[in-house]
Amino acid sequence: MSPPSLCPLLAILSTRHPPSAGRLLQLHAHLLTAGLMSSRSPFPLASRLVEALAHSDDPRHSPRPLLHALALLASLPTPPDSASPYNAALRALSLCTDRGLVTRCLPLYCSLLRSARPDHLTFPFLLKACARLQERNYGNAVLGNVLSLGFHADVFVVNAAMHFLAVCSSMAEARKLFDGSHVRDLVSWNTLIGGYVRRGVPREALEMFWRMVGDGAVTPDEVTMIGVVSGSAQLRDLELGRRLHGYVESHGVRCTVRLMNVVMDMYIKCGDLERAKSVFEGIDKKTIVSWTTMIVGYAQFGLMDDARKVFDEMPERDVFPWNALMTGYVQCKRGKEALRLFHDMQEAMVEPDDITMVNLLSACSQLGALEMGMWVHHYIDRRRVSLSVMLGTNLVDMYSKCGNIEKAIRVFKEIPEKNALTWTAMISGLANHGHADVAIKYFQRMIELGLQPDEITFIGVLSACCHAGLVKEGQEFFSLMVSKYHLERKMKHYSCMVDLLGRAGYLDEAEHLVNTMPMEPDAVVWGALFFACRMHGNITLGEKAAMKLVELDPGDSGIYVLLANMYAEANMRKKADKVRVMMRHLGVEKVPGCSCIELNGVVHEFIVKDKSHTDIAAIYDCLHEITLQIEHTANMIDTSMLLAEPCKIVID
DNA sequence: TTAGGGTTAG
Repeated sequence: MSPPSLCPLLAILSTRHPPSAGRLLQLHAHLLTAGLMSSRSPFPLASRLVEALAHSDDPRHSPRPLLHALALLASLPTPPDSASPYNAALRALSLCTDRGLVTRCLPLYCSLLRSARPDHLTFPFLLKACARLQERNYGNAVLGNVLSLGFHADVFVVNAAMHFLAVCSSMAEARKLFDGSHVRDLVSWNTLIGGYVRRGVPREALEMFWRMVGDGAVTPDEVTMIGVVSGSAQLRDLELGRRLHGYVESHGVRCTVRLMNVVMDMYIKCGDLERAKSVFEGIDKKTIVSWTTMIVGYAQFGLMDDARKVFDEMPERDVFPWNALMTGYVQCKRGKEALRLFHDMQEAMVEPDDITMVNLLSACSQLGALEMGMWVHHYIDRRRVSLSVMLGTNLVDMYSKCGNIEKAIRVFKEIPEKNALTWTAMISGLANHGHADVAIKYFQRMIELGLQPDEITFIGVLSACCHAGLVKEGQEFFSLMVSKYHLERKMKHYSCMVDLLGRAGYLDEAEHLVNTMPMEPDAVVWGALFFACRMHGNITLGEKAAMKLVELDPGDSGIYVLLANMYAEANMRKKADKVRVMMRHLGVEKVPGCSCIELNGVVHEFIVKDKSHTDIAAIYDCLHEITLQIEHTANMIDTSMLLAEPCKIVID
């Protein structure tokens, strides 16, 4: 076939309106049969076929034509001497959601360098891929090529380079490029503003925005506004967020769904649910993101019934709204509903992801649902080669909270890359199981490894000291967290210390701490002090603590009961009776105690004197039997055993 | 051809 006769075919293979992938594959098969793909002469045809295939379908949804294009490109007897087919493939690969496909950009660029010269289209695609893959070294080498080939004045290349630096290197590097560049457009500003927001430095982003507005060379568009409105949400600055929303409306910025979703998210984060709702209602064509954002909004305000209603009204759902609703249930401590939602999710054939698993494990921890937690563990094991640090941490926490500390330790040791959160979960687990010495050793090991403890790590360490009565060590940690680790002491740290000092009988020191702490003590702090007073028979201080507790929550029956018990223990019958009369007089009712147990994956709840369970007779028979056995065992037990460690745990 | 939104552990 002579070159002129190829023209009609070349015209068909347009990248703007390519034929369907099926037709292109058919055409390729015909050309192969006709022997037109083996010689050097039809090279433009092969190149155009690659380009058309790479443009034919959206590679995020159907990567097959792209894979075919790559195979075709690799099979050509003589590689193309033009960058175009490579660019087409790089463009499509850089769009893919599958990381494995994006990675293929790197060897493809090497092939390009062997046979052709990169052009102004090559670098934006390639740098985008490097940014997505976090390929810092490779990207830096590419930037070297940009300079040596003289593309540093191309605004598309410079913007892509800025984006790469913002993602993989530092904002300082990206900013240096921006400041030193003679070619700037709207995308340059947006790249920088978006970079600052992504890096969590919204103030810099806003400074750039006001400079951009003042500069006047470019006009902010919806992408700019997405950046700055997200920035105001990060700052939790409602006034600023409203001002930016006002700017959008007064300056005719296109109110795209994406922008409106961000505006909603800003109002939610800044605590204005009503405005978020009104923005949501104003969106014409709501996307799954709009619906999900509204679910998150209601959930954050604890309005789970409204969140559920939005979820039920959604016309279509992906994994995000399922996870958002499940997160809401978990955060509102409604673990049972989170588990129920997971069953619905399975029935709806929605593939759960890591976040679903994280939520499930948190729900299991709340409910003490060990069997379900183990099922989740098996599920994770089946689907993964290695355990991610986030899931691993959650598993450690779940096993600890569901009572199996040995298993928690085994999982901890299996996590290939542990972070400070993983160590904290392990330390807290050990502390709560009474293994104070081991918890402290784990803390020391964590520090040796160079990990930075935070406020929650210290809650774990202090509660370890508290459980073991290690007053001196506890005081040292309490002081160290400020002097060495520059952490702020929160309410929980003070309640731990009051508990530690009080239990050990240092009531004066505990009271002094309560009186001098920098925030108003909460019920947990006063409760710890009250408990210590009752334990050590300090009625005067106990009364003071109890009064504070009543002040903080007059409707809580628990404290009246405990106060009456304290008087009774101190043989102060009259005062005990007075408290009970006061309870009746004030109309305080004792809230019935509730406990739950998981059996064959079903969580059963029991309330005091509740007889509604179908197997209640058998349950009470069993309970009676257990009580008898405990009494019998208690009479037989050697008290020295109580002092022994329940199980021996060592660090490797 | 470059920039941009929703779920995430202790």
